[in-house]
Amino acid sequence: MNVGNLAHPAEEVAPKLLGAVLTHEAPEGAVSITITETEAYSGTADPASHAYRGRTPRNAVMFGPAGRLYVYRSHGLHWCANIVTGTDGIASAVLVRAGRVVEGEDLARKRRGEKVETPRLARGPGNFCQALGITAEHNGTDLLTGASVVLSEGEPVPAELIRAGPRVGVSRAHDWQHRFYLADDPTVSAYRLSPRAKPSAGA
DNA sequence: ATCACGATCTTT
DNA sequence: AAGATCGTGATG
Repeated sequence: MNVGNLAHPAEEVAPKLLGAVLTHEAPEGAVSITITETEAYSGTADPASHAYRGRTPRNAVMFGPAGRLYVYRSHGLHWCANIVTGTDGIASAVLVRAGRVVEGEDLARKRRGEKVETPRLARGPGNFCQALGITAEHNGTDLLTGASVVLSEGEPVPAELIRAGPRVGVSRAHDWQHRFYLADDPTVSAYRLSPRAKPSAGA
């Protein structure tokens, strides 16, 4: 995976990240997860993006160069990870929503809980981070220069398997078709309309 | 007060 | 099956 592939708007990069692999080398072992579901957040033009209201300490990484990891805490208990895309100075990122564990399944299960079924180990953005062992300390990590968390190219995904749909769980601009996932894949999270979702204009 | 979540509960 | 509830804490 090179920077050139990521140096485009999030909605363009998001479908191309399906099939890519995130690997975390932790002291207790390595876990690799193939991405099966993503969501694009377009920055200041996107009402659902953390960057909509401009740069803040939390979202600063989104404004930086492509290929870094933006990690934030969600609802107090979960971590969520984004892959920053686009141009340095312009906010744009792809939320990693789900994936298939392809290495270190034992460790992933240890982190998630012994009775979790295999397809659910990294199903949902919070679960994905827990399985991979991602926390705030990884915020800002450069995924392309061999740090502890690395993004690599995986098996190519057939274009006909890629689906697009409305985003999950967001209360604003939820109907933007910015969620991308693999058809009929058990590791993809279930679609859930936010209880607070309001109709909105947009693509 | 809000929230890019997830597990669990209640109601059809 | 679908919808409501709640835990949890950073954020602005």
